[in-house]
Amino acid sequence: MEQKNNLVDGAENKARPRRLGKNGDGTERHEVIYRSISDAIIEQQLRPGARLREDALTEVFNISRTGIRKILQRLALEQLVTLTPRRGASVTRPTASEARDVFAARQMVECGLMPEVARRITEQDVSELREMAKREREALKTGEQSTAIKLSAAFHERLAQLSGNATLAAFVGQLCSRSSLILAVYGSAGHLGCESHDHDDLIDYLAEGDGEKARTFMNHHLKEIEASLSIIEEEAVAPDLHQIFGMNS
Amino acid sequence: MEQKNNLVDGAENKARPRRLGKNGDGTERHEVIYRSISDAIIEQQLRPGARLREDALTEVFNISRTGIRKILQRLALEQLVTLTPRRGASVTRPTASEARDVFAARQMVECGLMPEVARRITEQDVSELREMAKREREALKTGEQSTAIKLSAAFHERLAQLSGNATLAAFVGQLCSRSSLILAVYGSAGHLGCESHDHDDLIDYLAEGDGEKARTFMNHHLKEIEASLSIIEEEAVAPDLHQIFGMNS
DNA sequence: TCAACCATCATTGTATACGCATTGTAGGAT
DNA sequence: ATCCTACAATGCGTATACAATGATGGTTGA
Repeated sequence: MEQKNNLVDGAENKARPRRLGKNGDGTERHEVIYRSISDAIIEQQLRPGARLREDALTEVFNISRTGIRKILQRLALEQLVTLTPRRGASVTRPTASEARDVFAARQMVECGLMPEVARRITEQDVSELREMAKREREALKTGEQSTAIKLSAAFHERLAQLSGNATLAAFVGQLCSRSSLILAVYGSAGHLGCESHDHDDLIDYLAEGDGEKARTFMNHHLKEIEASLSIIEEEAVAPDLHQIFGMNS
Repeated sequence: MEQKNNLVDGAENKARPRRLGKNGDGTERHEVIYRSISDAIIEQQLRPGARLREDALTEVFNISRTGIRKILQRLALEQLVTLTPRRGASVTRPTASEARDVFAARQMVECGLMPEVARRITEQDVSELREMAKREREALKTGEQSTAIKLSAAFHERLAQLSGNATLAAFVGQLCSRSSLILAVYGSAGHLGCESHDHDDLIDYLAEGDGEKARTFMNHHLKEIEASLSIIEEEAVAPDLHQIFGMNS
């Protein structure tokens, strides 16, 4: 967190008397900050359980608490951060059942989308996807784990967007973001999400227009990812005393 | 809406000079207000396009603008209200493509959930669902259209919850809420969402544990609803000038 | 020496004040 | 008479101030 603080302070110290330009870029500024935090979570620079104090974010991004709270609420609704009533915000630590739910949902939606994607995909889309897969492979090779995770999620989301159904695509995007958190909690160290060649194979099937093959491949793909995790209820934080000692509160 | 206003006023008028009791019930109060607005939208007491001025809501619910804005943001993320940058909040008017997306999503998710629901459903669940269906039929019979719409959405959401997948259930809940808006915009006057006996038939299949029959029935059920709509792009509000006249800004 | 209680601190929840943008209206000029 | 311009009002965006609560550490009494 410190390096960000320094970085931003250095960039922002150059005269900003007070009350910057209102709305002119306000919305975009919020969007940028939202993406910064969101990316940091997805890239696992902010691990699950990390506290996000409003004051700290305020001075890091040079914005008022009002704006930060707005952003944190959005992140909370997307289940990337957890807002506990008097304790502030922290990066969500998905429970085991949440993890299973997320992967079951991805199974249903992403697989179900493949036929439509195969039907609608264009040459241009194919080359774009290949480019994304290539960048992801490179990131994996050079050991940029954070980048690889983000690119993998982006690949799956882009795939869903090609179905033309914006609602389902947005839902898949959320599921992919949450998957990054799940990988951070339940994944083994060396092995991260998608195998490097899997995405390329999937693109081949889609380019051939074989929706059914793509669907079954996506099914195996997601099953493999989930199988590589050890989704066990590890009560590390907040040991749920009420649950352990049966005495109801 | 008036009775709600009186209710809240009546509860709060009892001596609270200013700055009411802070958090004691703050979160719950927000939840109550959120449900009030959400229900009013789902029941179509607030039609698509209706403006939701922050000041008005402030005095109706006797809460500060901060709280209202928080609630409006949540509703916006759930796509029930639209927040235009300087113009405030209004009830979302779904576009035709959004309507198609929502029903395609419901088709995929709700149908896909049926087998699991059939597997997990208990006697108690069955009787609860029958009770809900009965209340819905009664509301339809007595002409309480608003109530019937809300109960129908609640039925579909409860059904999804029985799958045990909280993530997908929440998603279905959002889709059902948005469906109410879609019915309001694209539905014909006399004919509202679900046929009265459809839900009862569906419960029968689930009680028998026949997930496949339930799935195909849900498929037909949703197809019928969508077919009863006239989803045509009627550009009434906000004609997207940039899109019409190609000149970029 | 240990435990319990009190005080202070840290951090969030809520409300309000201030400024700007947009819109509607009125007045004047052509 | 019509059109353009300027001003006023309405309403939202942002920041900040204040209140409350949970936490932590210190002090005192047994």
